[in-house]
Amino acid sequence: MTARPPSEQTLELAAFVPFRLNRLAAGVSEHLAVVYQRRFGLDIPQWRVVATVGPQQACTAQSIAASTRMHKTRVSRAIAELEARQLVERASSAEDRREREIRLTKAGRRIYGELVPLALAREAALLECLSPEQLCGFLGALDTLERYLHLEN
Amino acid sequence: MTARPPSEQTLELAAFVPFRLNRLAAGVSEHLAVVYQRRFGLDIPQWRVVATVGPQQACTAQSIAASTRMHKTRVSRAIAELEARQLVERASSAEDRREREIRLTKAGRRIYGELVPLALAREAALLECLSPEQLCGFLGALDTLERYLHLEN
DNA sequence: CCCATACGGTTGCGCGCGCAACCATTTGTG
DNA sequence: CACAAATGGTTGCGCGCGCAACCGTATGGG
Repeated sequence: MTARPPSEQTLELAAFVPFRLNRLAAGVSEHLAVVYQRRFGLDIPQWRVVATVGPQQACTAQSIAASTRMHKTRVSRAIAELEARQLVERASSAEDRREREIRLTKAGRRIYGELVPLALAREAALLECLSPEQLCGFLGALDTLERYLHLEN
Repeated sequence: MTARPPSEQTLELAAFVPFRLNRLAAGVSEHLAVVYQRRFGLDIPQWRVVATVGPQQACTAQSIAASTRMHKTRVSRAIAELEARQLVERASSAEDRREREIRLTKAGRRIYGELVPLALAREAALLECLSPEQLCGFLGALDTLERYLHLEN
């Protein structure tokens, strides 16, 4: 009983939220890339690993995979690269010798210490252009959508 | 004159907006994939091409690239695939024979007619879980951030 | 105690993407 | 009018990713 047949419906990609989200996420990533890529030679997976290991004393590959929602192979390769550059080190866990405990090296901690403030500043600059109501609604919407899609870590 | 050295700052990836945006965009894409992928065998670039050509009578590869912000090679390959499946057709433009005018075939228009309502419904379902204030702030923030990052089509 | 199963992690492979180079055509300039 | 430069579009190549298969270790059931 709709007035118009479905074929008359149209879709403007530029107004379609899923598309806009993809584009925005790519834009924000690019906006952020200068701090970890151009400056420290890290790509996104490597930066995520460093950011995840950073606050902790040690963690395993799969705990990183779980909290970053990256595929375990992507995590594995990022760690291997970081180890080759001596930014992290791996040691077999004593209680479960399948696991390998991952820690930042001294050089890794130095990069982490430099990188985090820059990344946070870049995030803050981004959010500063929003009005308080926009910011509030935006962050709330992020929460709600993450729960709706079961993305919470 | 900060009280704490920068190395004490820490970063929780799960609370870091650029990361959350990437994750959310991926989640929304996956949530949407069922309608164009599983049902019609289109991937994202192909779906974007169809969605862009759909409302128009004809358009060129680079106008698609501009409005979708996809790389021109990605557009080129998506179109080639769609042509092989006879969902679009190409004809050399009369006034500029470098250009190729792209149109949906009858089959392409049929898929477009089926696909658009499903995609819009899926988008609506997603946004329905937001409160009115969240929705308003979210959409406003999208606008603002797009302008800030110069992403508007 | 043994063996099947599960689990942490790595690796070979195929695929899709972006870069750069390329072809064909058009436009601008002397 | 000719030729250089720019433009629309396609293609060869290298790279990073996910899938599936794999290795080594741990665990549970007979």
